[in-house]
Amino acid sequence: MQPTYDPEAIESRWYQRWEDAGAFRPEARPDGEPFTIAIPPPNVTGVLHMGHALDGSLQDAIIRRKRMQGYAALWIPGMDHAGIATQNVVERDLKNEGLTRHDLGREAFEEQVWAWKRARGGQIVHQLRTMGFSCDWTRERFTLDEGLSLAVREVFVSLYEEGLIYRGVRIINWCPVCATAISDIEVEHEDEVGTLTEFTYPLEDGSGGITVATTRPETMLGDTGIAVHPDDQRYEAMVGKMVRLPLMDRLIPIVADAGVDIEFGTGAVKVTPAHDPLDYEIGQRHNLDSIVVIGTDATITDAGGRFAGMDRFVARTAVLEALTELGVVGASEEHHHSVGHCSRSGDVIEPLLSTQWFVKTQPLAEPAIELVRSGAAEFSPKRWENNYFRWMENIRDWCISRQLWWGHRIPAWYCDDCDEIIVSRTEATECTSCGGSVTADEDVLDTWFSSALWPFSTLGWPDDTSDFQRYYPTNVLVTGHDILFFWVARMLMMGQRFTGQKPFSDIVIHGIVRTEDGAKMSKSSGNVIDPLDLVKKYGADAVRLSLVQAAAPGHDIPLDEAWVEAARRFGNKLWNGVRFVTIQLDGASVPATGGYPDEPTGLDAWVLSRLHDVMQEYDDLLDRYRFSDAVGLVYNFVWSEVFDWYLELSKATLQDPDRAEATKQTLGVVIRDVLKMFHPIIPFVTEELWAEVVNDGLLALADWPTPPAVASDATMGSFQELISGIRRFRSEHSISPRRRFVAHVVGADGVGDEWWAEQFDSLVNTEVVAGPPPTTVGYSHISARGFDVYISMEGLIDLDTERRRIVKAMSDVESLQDRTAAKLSNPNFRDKAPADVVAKEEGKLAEYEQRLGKLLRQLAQLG
RNA sequence: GGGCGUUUAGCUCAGCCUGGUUAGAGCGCUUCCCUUACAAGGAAGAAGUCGGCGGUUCGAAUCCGUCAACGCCCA
Repeated sequence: MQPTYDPEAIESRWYQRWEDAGAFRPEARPDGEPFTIAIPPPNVTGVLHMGHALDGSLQDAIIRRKRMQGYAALWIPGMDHAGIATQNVVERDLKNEGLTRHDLGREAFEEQVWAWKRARGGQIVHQLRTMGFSCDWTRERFTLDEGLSLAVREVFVSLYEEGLIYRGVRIINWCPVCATAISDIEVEHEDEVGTLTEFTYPLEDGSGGITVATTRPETMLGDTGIAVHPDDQRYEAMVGKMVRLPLMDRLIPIVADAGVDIEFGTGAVKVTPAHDPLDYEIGQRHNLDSIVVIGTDATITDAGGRFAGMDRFVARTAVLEALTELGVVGASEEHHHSVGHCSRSGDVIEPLLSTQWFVKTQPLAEPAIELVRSGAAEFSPKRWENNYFRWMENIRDWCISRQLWWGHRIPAWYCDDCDEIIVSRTEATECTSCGGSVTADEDVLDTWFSSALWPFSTLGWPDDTSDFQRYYPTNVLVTGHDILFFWVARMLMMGQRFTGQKPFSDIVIHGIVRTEDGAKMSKSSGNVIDPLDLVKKYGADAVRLSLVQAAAPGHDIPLDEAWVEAARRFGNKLWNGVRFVTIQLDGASVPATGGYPDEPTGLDAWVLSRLHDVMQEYDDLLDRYRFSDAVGLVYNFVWSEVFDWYLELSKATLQDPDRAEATKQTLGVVIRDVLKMFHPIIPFVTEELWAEVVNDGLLALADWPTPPAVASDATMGSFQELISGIRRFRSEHSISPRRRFVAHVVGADGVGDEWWAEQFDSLVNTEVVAGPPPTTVGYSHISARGFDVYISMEGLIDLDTERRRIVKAMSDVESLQDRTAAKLSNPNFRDKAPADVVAKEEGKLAEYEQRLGKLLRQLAQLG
């Protein structure tokens, strides 16, 4: 073995071997109970970012462990077709050639996108392999695959037939850049400072005017009414009158509507039903016209009179100027309001009256809420359920049609002769009502519509496939809290509706990976850390370990590169620990399972009992998705206990022919189980090291460790404390490690054991003698829990230093003593605290008093 | 406006669900050590009134209330 760990060299050689061995297929465990995870599908245009790296690391930690535990573990990978993003990418390419998609026509354009997908899409699939994620690539799916498309069509048609999908005219969110409608949750609201300007519209009867206020003057071109609150006495007399809309020279009514906020502005609002959701509602209630004055290209339409053709923001200024000339503009003031932006393009969303397809979500939401409320599906951490419930209880209909060419075509046809709409699982060729010719709907479905079906469409649904029967419902969904609504909520709704079951039992919500200073990583801020750069620098294992270690449940993760570096150092530590073991074993290999010593004693019993206890706690933490705690536990166990203590101690026992064999056996099984427990977190380095110490099959398919319960050696605690005490003594007195001395030890269990002597020799270069020295005068004294150590001061230490050491030790003990004594002197404590807690405090107090007495005597002896 | 989260060592964060050991980790810092697995290492150490106030309790970083600062989501 190389003396240093080189992640790059080893990580390149394992993935192919795992795949070739079929290790990631559930068929590797034909008798196992199924355990399934469906990956939250990344975009086909996507490249691996920190969020994927974290999300995948957690899923792999889960699925690899389940596999080792004997489950038929299945992690289904795949991608979604990312309608808008993918279309944008290809359109950008076309633009470079001076073309638009319309120049190509629909079919040719679609072919072009497929060609792009084949040539350049799906880079992330290779990157997920680089990370070591153990997906079953033989079951890889894409949302536009034939089977998944069939599922989409089935769901659409069923929901339509049940009246849960409808086509209607609504105010929708229009993104002028993407040139499509988007759903409410794809709109990001940002607080902005606008100008609230007052206009006065003259009353038709010449009896004055009515003043309204707006931040969007250009919309006045589409005003079809003025609304006031019915209780607003200021305007009581005006209700029912007509005003003449300036610039457009249109007569519009003043109506009374309870939806108006009396407090806001002047209390009178202009009503533009085609460009504002609230105005639309008011318009509906009062039969006002809806005039679309801003078109899909964000310019003023022909209905906007002389402003037609102007960009909406240019028109804003122009309209304001024109109104100023008319002398109807009043006061203006700064106004803080929330402006919707497209989450993809960033452009300002234009609320627009439009005919679109919608899912009536409320009937779907109710059973999905019940799934979580009943505990059938459970969030981890639990508190995310609140967010889920709140959103689901206030859910609004979901606009699912997109004015794109890339995606699942909406399976609807319109009769060219009558009003019939045909929604069908199969291609419609003629009108079912009048027999006339039909025209297919031009639009496609929201990509998230197909993602919502992912947990079951990937398994073959709507066909009743054997995979669907065996692996559905899936067990866990792991995802970031940023897509709780996009994915989790909709998967729960669709899963319950169409399979009659929850799509998954556990929902593990993790945080967002942020920059070191807590900022959100974004391309526009240029602060994105590329996980692949980190992989190159430190190895995929280090990236994985650092992310999983940092993944405190549900909390965001400010990623500090120092963590990744520390994780690589852990890899090096592990590497060298194994290297030591292989040198000791000298070619002998450790069995893949079992092989624990029958009746371990001393150090072996101690480390084996720790192994058992740690393993139990580790399993418990992992079962509860406490990744950070779990990894912290085993990290410290390996480094601070196995390596810093057991490995060091073994150096002495390996020299003793009587105990060398038992030590080797213990070393072997402990390090082997350590590799197993770390494999789900850092698969590459552990697999490589497995080949060094076990060399029997793949670690990826080895059994999860179940070390036997072992009674620990009771003297180990005293021993460790003694060693530490002597090291501290050396350090405090600046005694060279080379300088050997004698330590008389009294009262520590095991001090007479031969192995203690050896270990003192090798660990602290000290000769240990059981029993007190002839006299304690002239001896320095170290005391700890129930034992005393005497070391001759002669020629070794400085008296002043010793005095300071004792005084400091006394003050340390005194502060502990004070705290404990205060507790015990409280009669309520004695009355009400459990007996074992009281006894423990009493024991502590007695010990502190004893130690203080000894220190005091010692100080006196120094003179 | 509503909801959620965060505030713990110089820095970045665990621990809080389920109250009880001298509150932990990584990085950084100080001192010593190239001991034949590892200097990407080992040993020892310094460093915290657990955001403020109040409450519950024998006992609070942990439970409750309140205030402050910061962040996120929804409207």
